Amino acid sequence: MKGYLWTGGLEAGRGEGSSNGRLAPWEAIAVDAVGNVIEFWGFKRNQGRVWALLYLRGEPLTAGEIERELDLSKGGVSMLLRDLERWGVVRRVRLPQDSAWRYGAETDLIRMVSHVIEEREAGFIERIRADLAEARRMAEESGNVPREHLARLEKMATLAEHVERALRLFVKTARLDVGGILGALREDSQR
Amino acid sequence: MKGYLWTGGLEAGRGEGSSNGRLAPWEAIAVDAVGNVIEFWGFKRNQGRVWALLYLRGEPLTAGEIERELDLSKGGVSMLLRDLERWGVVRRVRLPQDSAWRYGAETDLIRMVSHVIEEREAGFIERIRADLAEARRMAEESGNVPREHLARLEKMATLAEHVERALRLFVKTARLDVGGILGALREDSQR
DNA sequence: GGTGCAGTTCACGCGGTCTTGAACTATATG
DNA sequence: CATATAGTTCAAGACCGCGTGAACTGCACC
Repeated sequence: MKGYLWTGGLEAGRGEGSSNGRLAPWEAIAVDAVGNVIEFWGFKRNQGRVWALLYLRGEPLTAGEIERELDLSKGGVSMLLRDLERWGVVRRVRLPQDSAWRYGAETDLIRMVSHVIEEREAGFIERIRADLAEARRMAEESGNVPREHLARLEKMATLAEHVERALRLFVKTARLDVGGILGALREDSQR
Repeated sequence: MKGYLWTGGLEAGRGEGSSNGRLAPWEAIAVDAVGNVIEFWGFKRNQGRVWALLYLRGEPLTAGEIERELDLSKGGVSMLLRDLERWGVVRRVRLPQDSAWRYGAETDLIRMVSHVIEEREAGFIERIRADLAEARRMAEESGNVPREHLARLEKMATLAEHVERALRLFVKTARLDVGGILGALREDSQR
């Protein structure tokens, strides 16, 4: 099911699912490794795989190529690319001689991660806070809530705030921290 | 489905799913809020809910009580408690007069998060690294891989390392950072 | 030993997410 | 304008994880 597959050889059987591109075994491994990380971070595995492929190849590929290399469906590739593009980690380019779009990897993966994490976080932690505030309001209004219970509720809210702060900080430092490497990633895409 | 429910009133209908404990509405909200965060962080929603309930109540509850308050199944509660206990965020105590175990909230939720994140991370990033190393080895062995491709692969590995480092750092600082609040959380459970 | 309750384990079902595949739109080419 | 190819959208289905509920274990008390 994975898509690890043979290294050389021509098409073995012509069963429909099988004939994929010629992803080298080492590419398959690297691509999947990235897929795993990315999935771990709450994205779709295949978003990571697509990006990794584009990055490793260095040059822009067409949707069709991606489809074959990673053995994904047309529709799937379309959606994945749209996501990646929206997040700014993949750029769509039109080669003059070619009639189809091509997609190239942008190097700041971090942008994607921080971007989306921030976003999710914003909408999310915000809601949590609202909920906790609401709970507090209700508890206070209802009157018959023991004081220490209330106190604990408040502390919970405080905790949430601190965690939030820590998270923001993390995203920020991570961005800076990794900034250097990004430079490294980038430098040869130009050469 | 959620479990928000009525505030007063006796049992409305005796339909099987319905009769739960008397979770106050504000408790329900707070509990769910925690559940959401925790879920967001990659744990199970109900793990967060259980912990929150125990924390808010201040005193240890029995599994049966938890079951009723949060409207969960016996088996579910058992498993959830086991997880929480293993992570050190819930403590099992036996009151002398009581025949059943009771479960109390430990205040360092952070311990749970950092602990488990570290753990997951350890097993996880470790594997990623291994995979990338493997890919690199294969690529080098196979010989016919363009040099820049190899270079990109290496940079990817570097990136992974840095991200890993950033994560570790985050966990560490978060722990310190929140340490203060933990003190706050703790202080009244003693009084 | 028997009864009853607390707690554990696990196969199954439900719900949600991701992917597929086909219908559809858009764009180029003869 | 007809045809082919690239790209998008979406309903249906595959897949996966969680919680349930029932069978089971363990323990206490009679």
